[in-house]
Amino acid sequence: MGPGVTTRFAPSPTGHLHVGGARTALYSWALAQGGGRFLLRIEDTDRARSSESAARGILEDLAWLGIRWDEGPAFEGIGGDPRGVGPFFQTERLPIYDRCIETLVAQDRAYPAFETPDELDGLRSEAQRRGGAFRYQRPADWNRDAALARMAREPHVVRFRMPREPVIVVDTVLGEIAFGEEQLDDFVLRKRDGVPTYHFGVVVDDERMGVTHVLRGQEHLGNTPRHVALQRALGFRTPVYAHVPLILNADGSKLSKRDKDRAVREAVEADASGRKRERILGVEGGRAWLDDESRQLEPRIVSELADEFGVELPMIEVEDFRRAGVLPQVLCNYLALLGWSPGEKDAEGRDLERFDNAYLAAHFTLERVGRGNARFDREKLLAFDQDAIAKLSEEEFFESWSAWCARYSPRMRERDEAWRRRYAAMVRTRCRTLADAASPRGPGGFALLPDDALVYDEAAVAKWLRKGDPPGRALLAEARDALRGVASFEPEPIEAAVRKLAESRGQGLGKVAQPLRVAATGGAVSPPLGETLAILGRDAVLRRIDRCLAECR
RNA sequence: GCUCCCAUCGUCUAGCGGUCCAGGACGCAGCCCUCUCAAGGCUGAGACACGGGUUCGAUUCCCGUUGGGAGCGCCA
Repeated sequence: MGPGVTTRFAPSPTGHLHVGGARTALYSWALAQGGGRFLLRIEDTDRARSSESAARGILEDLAWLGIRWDEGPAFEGIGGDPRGVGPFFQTERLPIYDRCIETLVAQDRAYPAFETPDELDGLRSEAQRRGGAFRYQRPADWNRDAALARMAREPHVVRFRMPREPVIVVDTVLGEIAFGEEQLDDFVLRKRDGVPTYHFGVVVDDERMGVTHVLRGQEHLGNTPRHVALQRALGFRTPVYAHVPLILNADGSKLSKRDKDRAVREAVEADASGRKRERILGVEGGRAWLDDESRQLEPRIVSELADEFGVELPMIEVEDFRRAGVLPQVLCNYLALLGWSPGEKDAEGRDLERFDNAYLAAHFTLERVGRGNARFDREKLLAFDQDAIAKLSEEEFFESWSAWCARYSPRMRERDEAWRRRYAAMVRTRCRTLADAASPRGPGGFALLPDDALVYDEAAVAKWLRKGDPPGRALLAEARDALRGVASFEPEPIEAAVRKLAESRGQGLGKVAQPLRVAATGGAVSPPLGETLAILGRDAVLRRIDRCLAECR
């Protein structure tokens, strides 16, 4: 789109950025490219759950994804307030909201209400018992002057006097949606603590910040008529709305941060030995967590335990993907595809799917946003990531990988750089993620383990060392001598030596290579033999062969 | 329970009345290549939820059913 367009992303800082939010941010950003403005606002009106560190984390996540905001909190050269529409934290804008409230109350379009949260809870559960939804009823014995007098001295909320008329929401992706007056009640604008509710904050801020297009998840659709009614009461414009479909788990359930906690709980319950249960008791809040299914552990503790238990946590926050070593441009690409498609063919005549943020910025339109919810398919994401990694140059890969290691695998950085470069070159085309390139379970894991920590795969040993005529063991012993004599222990000469040995014995190359591979790596799978052995170095290879000959009989 | 949204291969999607015995991607299966793996090449299986309309003609439009999802807070 571009000129004249102002979009925004307005997360609440209660944790890391969720992938659904990341996608909304990405779309909003893309829509504003080409002359528009993308701004970032932090909706920290839930004072109990918001935190500054979470806000910072979100800025960091966005920056990592390559989503830069033109206006908003300053972060590493991103953001700022060129038009003076800030501040961008809602809790710093309280006087602005209060002025609007005053106007609304003066016009009797809003009024103070004095029910306590407990009273409302009671009414709500009663309504539920009767099988209906709770709807706030204006007090029957309403006296405006009395209420305003009470307002000055008693705790209260301010509610919006919802006009008794239906509201039609015009949505760019969903069309026109009518909401009857019976489903709209007098919602709260300002909470007891003096902070605006989400509804009030967005409406006021979007107006003051000049937002023209609001993109948000479909779960907000039902809120929109309230916002529209409020805009009318306040004399504001109504922005263009676009409610984008939700991102769901592979099983079709809502992608929720809770799922991580749940995964750990399932592991604990499935553990017959009771050892995991035992472990939980030693953790902060563990006892209560075990007793109460609705409780959640601290995210940090959940990650730690998952690591210990070998539980694979669902990936739902941007940070999860970063930790897993997914490239940011790939995550953006995949996320963009979940709910939007370019509708264009690539050079081979196939539907275009691989693109970068620059392409998205140039081609994104709301018209091509889908309407159905999408399930997150991590296999496809990882396939994209593997491709992207393979397309990186050796140098680019080394840079990305090194940066990843600095953050998530500092021990890898302790190794000599020349060795790391060689290792990176060896594993690159075999990695789905950057993490694979640092994992003992990854394609080069054999080189990360001490010689005596190798575990021999029984099936591989049986097939490649015991069987054959002559048996693999015998060829392995001969290969050992051949390798000892290789002048320069580099891939080419190593392979030449092995090939020569195989030929002289009238055997296929595999008959010698596989026993060597098993001896050097513990299994039947590894990068090409020359590289595999060269990275270990001659001494380690000979040691491993000796150990293998001794142990695998 | 009420309200709203949605519905093409297992998953993400293309398709905006005839171009569709429905195309692509991921995954899956087979073959080729090959010292194993990865990559690559080739091939294959695999979907318009169902029932009514509208129309000369429906995957495409309308209605209903079924299924899925979201919302119903002094959370956002």
